[in-house]
Amino acid sequence: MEKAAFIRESIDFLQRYMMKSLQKYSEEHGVTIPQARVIAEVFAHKAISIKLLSKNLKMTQSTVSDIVERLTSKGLLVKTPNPKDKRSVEISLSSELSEGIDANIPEITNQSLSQVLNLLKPDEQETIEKGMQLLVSAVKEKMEADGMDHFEFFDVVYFPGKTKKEK
Amino acid sequence: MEKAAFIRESIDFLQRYMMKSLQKYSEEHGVTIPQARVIAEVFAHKAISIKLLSKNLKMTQSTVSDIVERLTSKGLLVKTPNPKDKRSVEISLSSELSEGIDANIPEITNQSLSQVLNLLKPDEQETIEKGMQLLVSAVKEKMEADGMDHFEFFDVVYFPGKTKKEK
DNA sequence: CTAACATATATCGCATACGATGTATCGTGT
DNA sequence: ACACGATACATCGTATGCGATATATGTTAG
Repeated sequence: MEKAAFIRESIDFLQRYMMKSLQKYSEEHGVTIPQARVIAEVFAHKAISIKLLSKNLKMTQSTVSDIVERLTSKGLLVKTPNPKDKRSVEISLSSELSEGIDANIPEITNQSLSQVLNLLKPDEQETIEKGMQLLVSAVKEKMEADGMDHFEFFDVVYFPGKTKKEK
Repeated sequence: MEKAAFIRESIDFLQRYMMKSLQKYSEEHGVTIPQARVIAEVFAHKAISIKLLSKNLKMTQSTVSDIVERLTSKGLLVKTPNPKDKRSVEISLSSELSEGIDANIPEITNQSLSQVLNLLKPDEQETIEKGMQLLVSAVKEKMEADGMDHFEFFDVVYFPGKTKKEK
């Protein structure tokens, strides 16, 4: 149990660190973390629907809708009705934003963690990656055993594991 | 960078899994996750101040104050003015709640993760723990280098690391 | 074509979450 | 006693975050 507590707290800690790192960057641009995530995702797709944003960012559609609403009212995003499907809207960057935007935004999230890894020796990085893989696959196994399979609230795409489900 | 992306997503995934696990238990008792965390902490201390709750749960004082307020209005917690310090209030479980409460609440948080670890072989558990330690200490190192040291937004007490700061 | 169903958003209500600020109290120094 | 800073909370404003529901539009069965 001691071990589990350590791992749980470590995950909490790491999560908070990543949030703080993102926040640092976000605040410099006058937006919040979720707003930055939305902007980055829109940037990566040029034009994208609320639905897809919701799926990619693992947030509910209503949450994304609210955030996009605030960003459009701030003039950072633009909503264009989709001619193909009038229920849908195309979210894109506003002209001002797309001008002055940093081209490597999508990588901001990983940047700080990448720098952290570079502090370590290759075999240490290996250990971390292996440990992560073991833990993630064990959790997935547990989820299946508990019938949480259909949650699909997150896909760690980089690790095949035993996930065989499609959608 | 590929490696960093995998680790970031893994941490996200693990965090979400722990949340879901806690949520499962919490919802059965008609409270939310943060409420359950507050109740568990109050239970563990019998009587505790807002300040200490805030520190232990890593939430701001205002957030804790709000949650305690909702729980007291639901009759689950009781606020008693502290005679020693009239600025402070003692938070304790209501009589009804302290009767029917599950005695091992404090362990709920770690329970599911503990079960996950038991799916693995001892040497695999070792790898996970080592990887976690390496990553956490590397992050701490990075934080010091970046001057985020004074954040102290979380202490992973189980791992000494190189942290030398107090308070 | 129309009814039934499905889909994409928007909106509402509620619960975090946090910074800023106000209030009461405590401690300390004068 | 008094002033002043520190402390413990409460409250307010704003921003997520999500479930439930409403609305408009697409799709399909008959």
